[in-house]
This record gives sequence, structure tokens and C-alpha cells, in this order.
Amino acid sequence: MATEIPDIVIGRLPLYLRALTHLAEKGQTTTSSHELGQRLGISSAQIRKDLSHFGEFGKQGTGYHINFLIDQLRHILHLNLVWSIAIVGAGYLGHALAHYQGFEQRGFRVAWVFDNDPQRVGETVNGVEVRHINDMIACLREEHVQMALLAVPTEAAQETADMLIEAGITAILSYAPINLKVPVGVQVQYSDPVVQMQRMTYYLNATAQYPET
Amino acid sequence: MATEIPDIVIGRLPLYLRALTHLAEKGQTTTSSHELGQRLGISSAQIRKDLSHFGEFGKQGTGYHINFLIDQLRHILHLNLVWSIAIVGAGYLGHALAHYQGFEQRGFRVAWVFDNDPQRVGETVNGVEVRHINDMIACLREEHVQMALLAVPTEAAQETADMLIEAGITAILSYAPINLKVPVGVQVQYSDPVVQMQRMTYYLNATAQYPET
DNA sequence: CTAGAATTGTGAAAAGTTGCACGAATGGTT
DNA sequence: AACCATTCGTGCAACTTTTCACAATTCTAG
Repeated sequence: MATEIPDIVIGRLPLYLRALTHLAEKGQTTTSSHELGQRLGISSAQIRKDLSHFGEFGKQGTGYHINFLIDQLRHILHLNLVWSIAIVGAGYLGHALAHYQGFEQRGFRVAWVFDNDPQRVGETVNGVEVRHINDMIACLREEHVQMALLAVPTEAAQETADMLIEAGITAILSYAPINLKVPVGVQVQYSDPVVQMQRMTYYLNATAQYPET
Repeated sequence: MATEIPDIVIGRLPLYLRALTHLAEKGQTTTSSHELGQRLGISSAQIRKDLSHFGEFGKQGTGYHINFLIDQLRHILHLNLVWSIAIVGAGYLGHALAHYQGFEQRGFRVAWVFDNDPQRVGETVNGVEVRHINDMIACLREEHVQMALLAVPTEAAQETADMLIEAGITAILSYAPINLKVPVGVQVQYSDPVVQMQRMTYYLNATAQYPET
């Protein structure tokens, strides 16, 4: 317990939380590391060891009380409050994100949407008014927003990230297919569908595919 | 060289490919493991070791010829042909994916879009006609489509995945926040923004956030 | 109250991954 | 030609992550 907890462990906690919430919604009240592992495709020992970094949450013979464990994980991940987030870029992707129904239940609230297209500014997306990107720094600074979803065209991604950092943002989920340069202390997560798809084609049988090029 | 190449290595190749393509577009013709590593936040030794699983692509003193290495990586990842993909679910997310401009350049073509809403069937999304999900199995089987992007509501995700597998799909990129049960031989990649966001909140300073709940 | 099944938390071993450091090769410069 | 600065590919060592396996605890049921 304590010292430095590996990032790879932190990365699995949201998956545990998601699976536990799913079980809770089905009305189940307790579970075991074995059951959880089965659902997630992870060994039961790994789940037990991961959790043991933070305390002793289970009971021998019984397993884990689901609601209790959910509560603990929420605290560990700082999800016992609602995080306001900004969506930057109100194109197709920005709209999809703004309409995503999974944020509220899981600790986030879309507080701001920004775009640089005057046509879009003033429009309302899922109840949130689109603001011009020129107002972004002032808005986010004032409200101490810490997290942003970056959904702008690739060419604009780095400069927009720079603005976000100037605005005090310290966590960015970027959908642009480039590596952002950010100062230490700023976290970045990436989501690039093509990278995930290309990882799979390695294992696919190319001869079964209709050729081209 | 040869034997079994670790999956973690495969997962980095698309990132190398992306960075190399970026350099090529800027007009650069050669690069080094050091330069590439800097851009990606990866050690140069790791890049060299990863590539050495597949052959010797560099030259001492000079580094790598970018176009040559791109070509090699494309072959390794089976991107020397264009993969037809299906998008299932034509909601906000399905639309965003269908309009994504990065597929063509990087080895993929949106060949099919499916939805179960009669209102949407017949509509055209970025030049592709939306078909009813009832026709899905027949369409995909006939064309030997191997990859699908799953963008349906959570409740429908598992049953839709089952249909995809019945249709012969062997690689799924799922946007639903659940773990899919699939037979061996079927690959699944997941994309859940909230999981990535929750991973970051662990490191964020909760006291700086306006409270709630 | 006891026996047996279930399940945790964890130390130690095994497996996997990354980084170091160096010989060998290359190209540019004097 | 000789030297120097680069840079690769790689064996080995260091580090990280996962798995094993078991004592300890709990619950159930007769």
C-alpha cells in the first residue's frame, strides 16, 4: 500500500468501476474478483492486487460489496464530484461528444463548447451554447475548468492545445491524429480510430480482402 | 527476429507510421530513431528494437529512409491494400465516423453504414446509403467485409456484435461502454472517452474543482 | 458446533518490457 | 586518407507487470 501506484493500475480502475456499475444496475449486491475478472477478461489475481494498492475492500469467503467498492473507486478516481469539461470543435465529432449521454452518470458535465466558425457560434448543442474560440481562455480560466476534449481539425490541434494550456487546462483528451507537445504537468490521452484499426489489420487475413490500391 | 511478436509492439507500429507520414508530408526524406522517439515520447532504443523484429530497415550513420520505412510498415500491417469497413449505427457518432476524412489516406474505406431506424434508412451519409440492419448479415457476408465500427446504443451493442460475427466480421472497434463477449479469433478494440477521462481525474487536483453532489 | 466451500490479500516466482551501452558501419570534413 | 560525428542493431541487465499458490477468514448447512 502507498508509495507510487503504477499508471497501468490506474488505467484499469475505470474499467472495474464500469463493470461494477453494470452489475449494480442489474440488482446484484456482491461480486468476487473471479466474476469481475471473467467479465473483463482479466485474471482475478490481478484485480485483487490492483485493489490492494488502495486498501482492503473485500471479505474472504464473500467477495466485494458492489456499492461499497463503487464508492471507494469513485473516491480514488476523484469522481465524488462532477467535473466540468469543455469541448473544443463543434463539427461532427464535437456534436457527437456533446450529445453523448454517458457523461452525467459517470462524473462529467459538458459545460462549454467552442468553435471558431462564426456560423456555429451562438448555436445550441444539446443545451449548451457554442462560444467563439476567442473567448475560450477567459471562460475556462474564470471557471477553473481543468479538462477539455479536443475535436478540431488536425492542422489546428497543436495551437488549440496551446490555448487550452494557457487557459489552465491540465487534462486533454485529443482526437487529433498527432502527438501534442505539452508542458510537464499536463496530461494527454489520445483517441485515434485509425491507430486502433491498423493494430487489428496486422492480425487479419489480407488475402480474404478484395484487393485495391 | 521472427517467432511471436508481442502485441504491445504491434500497437506502436501505427504510431510510427503516423509520425513518419507526417514527416514525409513536410518533405523530409530521412529520419533517425532518436528524432522519431522525441516526437512520440518513446526512447530511441525502443523504436530500434521494435523495428528489429521485422528486419533491418536503417543504415548506421544515416538513419531511416522515410518512404522506405513507411512502405515496410504498411506491408507489415497489411495496409498495402484498402480495407472496406462497415459502420453500424447512424446516430451522431456514426455520422461523425462516416464523415471522418482520415480513413482514405490510411488504408480504409467506409463501404457500408447500417441503422435500425426506418427514418434513417435510405438517407445518404457522406456518399454512403444507410441500409437497414436486417440486411447487414447478407451484405457483409457477400463482400467478405472483415472490420466494423460499432456505434450503437449500449443496450444493443452485444446483440449487434453477435450479428456482425455471424456476418463474418473478425475485427470490431466498439464505442459502447461494455465488454463484448466474442469467440476466439475475433479481435475487439474499445474506445470509451469516459474511461480515458476517469484515468486522468485520478491525477487532477479535486480541490481546485467547483464541488457538487 | 463442525466441516467444507468460497474467497481474500500477499509474498515470491515467472514472464514480459524497457533501457543501457557498445561494436560496427556510414558519411562528411579536413 | 584519416578522423570525427552519427546512428544502427543487439546482448544483457534492470525494471515492471502478471501469475501462482497459500494462509487466513468467512459463510453455509447440516
